[in-house]
Amino acid sequence: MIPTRSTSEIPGAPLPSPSHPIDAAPARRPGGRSAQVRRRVLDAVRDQLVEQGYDALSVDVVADRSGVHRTTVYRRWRDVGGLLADVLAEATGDDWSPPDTGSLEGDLVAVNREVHAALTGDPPITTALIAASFRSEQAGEALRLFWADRYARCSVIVRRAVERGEVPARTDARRLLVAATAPLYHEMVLLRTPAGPDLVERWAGDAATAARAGAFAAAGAADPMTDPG
Amino acid sequence: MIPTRSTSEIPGAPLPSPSHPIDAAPARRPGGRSAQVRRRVLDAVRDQLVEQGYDALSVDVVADRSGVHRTTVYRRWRDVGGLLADVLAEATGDDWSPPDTGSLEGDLVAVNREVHAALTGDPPITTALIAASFRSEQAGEALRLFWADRYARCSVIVRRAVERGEVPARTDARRLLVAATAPLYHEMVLLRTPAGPDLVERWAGDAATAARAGAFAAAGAADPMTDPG
DNA sequence: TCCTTAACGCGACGGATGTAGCGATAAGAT
DNA sequence: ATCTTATCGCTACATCCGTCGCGTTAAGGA
Repeated sequence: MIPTRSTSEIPGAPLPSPSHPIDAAPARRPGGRSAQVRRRVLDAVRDQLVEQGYDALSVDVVADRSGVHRTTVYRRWRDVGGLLADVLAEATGDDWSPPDTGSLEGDLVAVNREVHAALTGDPPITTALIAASFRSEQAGEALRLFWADRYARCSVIVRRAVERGEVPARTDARRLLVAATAPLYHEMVLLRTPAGPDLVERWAGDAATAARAGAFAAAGAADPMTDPG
Repeated sequence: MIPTRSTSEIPGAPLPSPSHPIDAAPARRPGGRSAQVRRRVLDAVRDQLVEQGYDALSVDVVADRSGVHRTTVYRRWRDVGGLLADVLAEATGDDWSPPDTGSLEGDLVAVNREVHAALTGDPPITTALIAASFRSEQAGEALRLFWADRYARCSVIVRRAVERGEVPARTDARRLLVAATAPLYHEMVLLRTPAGPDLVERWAGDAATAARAGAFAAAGAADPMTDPG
């Protein structure tokens, strides 16, 4: 779900708006040395995260690995959360698209499989980002945007299910998707229950059943009688 | 959901097992001065949390407030997470019991109202504990036990619903409860969507609808046809 | 080519965090 | 009352964290 590519690309990316001196400065120097610094630092963040994990991630370590000076990293990213936020911002703009298996339940299972993989992945990058989101405003906002984007892209799953007649026409896409995925996050991230892969299918199935019963119908049309199935 | 009483009670509580020297030492001095130190420290943690919030919580501040020396706090609780874990352990043993409104949906709404209140409460103690659970093994384990206890107590809600004939007999209590509450946690804690109080009733209603449709039936009996309603 | 200036490198600092060693105190047993 | 020892208080120390001020470098325009 969150790519971990460590390939050093050509710079060119815009600066992440330093945010402390909010002078609305138009970022006059987007290319060249600054971009090179950014690339080295973000690569160092990813590498460090992959090799040593979240606990070993600090501004100083990243500065050492990247060869960029401590103060520079502090100035541009403020803290670890800012670094992760920038890494995440890069990942948000990818070309991910939700699976298309031919059935609502199949799609939900596939999505949940990706969530499960992201949450059990080693090193635990996703968990690290969640943890960081509680400490850094920047990381929290970046993660919020990332998830909002993902759920928006997934709405096509529900649209297709409606077209197939699997669920009521007024089914709210976001509610259904949250119903399918939230329990997985809840169990694995907050409740920390030993979650076997069977949970993935169970919650997807429960959500599909609920949707067929008209549970997520918008407006006042929560009546299963309107179900065309 | 998590009491915040700051009343200085009589000591008597057992020591929180220092955990670093795991010599299986039988904690030979459970009463007296040590207990008094514990009481002063835990009260200081709660007071500090209520007055200044999580960001202003550190071992040094707690030590100052309580009048107990820095090193003593470090020795017995290791870090902030350990302190919060001990506070939480005290709260876990309370006499909370789930609401009984007379209907499944009413009970679920009432539970979700408590969750909502806990997550929006100021100061954000629950959020603080969640954040701490990512940093401290002790805090994480304490929170895990706390939630496991709460969900177990709530299973009576489903039992009553089954007896009333509201849901299939084989409905899995935990799955239903997680389906009702997880989306609320997900939206408010992870997704950070601006969550109005209407979400509370919506998710409870969706879960109730799903349960009536036989979504959470155990074993292979997930067929709505077996629904006695 | 020269000039302006944003961004970086550098050393130093003040404060917070966490640990070690050692003596003092009091709990609990005899 | 006396003894043993777990626990606490204290000082000192090492490290990490984040910031400040100033000199240097190089990007982009004239």
